[in-house]
Amino acid sequence: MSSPTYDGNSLKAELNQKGGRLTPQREKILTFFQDLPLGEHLSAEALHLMLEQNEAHISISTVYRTLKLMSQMGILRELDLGDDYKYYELNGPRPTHHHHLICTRCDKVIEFKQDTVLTIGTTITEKEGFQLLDCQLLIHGVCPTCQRSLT
Amino acid sequence: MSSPTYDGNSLKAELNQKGGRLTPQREKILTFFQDLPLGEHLSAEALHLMLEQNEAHISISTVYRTLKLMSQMGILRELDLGDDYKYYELNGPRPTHHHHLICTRCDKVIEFKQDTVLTIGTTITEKEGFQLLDCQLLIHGVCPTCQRSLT
DNA sequence: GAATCCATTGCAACTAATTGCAAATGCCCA
DNA sequence: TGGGCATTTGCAATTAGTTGCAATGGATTC
Repeated sequence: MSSPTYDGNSLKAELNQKGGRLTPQREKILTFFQDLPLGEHLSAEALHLMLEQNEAHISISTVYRTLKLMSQMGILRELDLGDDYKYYELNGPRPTHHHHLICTRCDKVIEFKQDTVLTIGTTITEKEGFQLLDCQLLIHGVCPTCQRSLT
Repeated sequence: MSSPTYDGNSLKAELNQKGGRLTPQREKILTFFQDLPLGEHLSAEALHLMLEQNEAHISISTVYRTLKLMSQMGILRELDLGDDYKYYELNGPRPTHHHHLICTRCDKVIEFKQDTVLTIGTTITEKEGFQLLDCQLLIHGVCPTCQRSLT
């Protein structure tokens, strides 16, 4: 399996391989993520709003469905960061691959890298015969500021 | 920090410490999780239904709020296992602490243990000055069965 | 043991996300 | 290059989960 490159052609190839179709909506959403600063994550609602502002009129249900689809394909990662929304970001290879530490009081998010995690993920998926799509370490805790304000 | 014991007294102590109250609803919900086989997880809706069957009438919003609260306290862990629901389970100490490998096609869940993960979590939280509540490695992939059915 | 205070409950209204279905359209093949 | 068909889209309706608010009732103090 070759490392994904996340350009439009790679998406097209992957979609076709799985019997999917490259629609303008999907192309626009992917391009949007590629133009985003590395590691930046977005909620479905926020993405929909930004697409509207860019004159790309895509219904909200298509946005939701596309984000789910691309997450299932391993192109995006779906993140549950503790607040009301789910967030999505490009699922980059090793150098950009990172994890999240979240304060359960104020929802502050700290990103960190830890290559060991991906190694563990690879070991487990190989052992179970899975094809690896994403591997995220999610740590919940109370940040220093919130600890202080709890007396 | 002493290791939590997850009995009613421990909850009471923790709630009082944080200005919370031990209500019959909270006590019943905690007891329910304690009586569950180790490692078994439950959705809010399923818990609500089972409580009803046990003659414990607790409104669904209280169930949701209690599960959130106990997750924020580190008594429960909140799991996003890929389907429509969030699941909750007792957040046990090392011997029972485990992680989840999920198939994004059929939502099959495989639990596995990996002590290294908790070590990494402890290191990161100490470095950032966080108080650790939960640490979960979430791996997404395609299971052998679903790989075969994709041609 | 009673009074007070403020966290919690239950209800109803709301928000985020999913789904069924008819219409539209990308892709394959001639 | 155009026809046929299965996939995808957008809409409307639905579901999971959250929140505001008035009423209730634990915990603390005396």
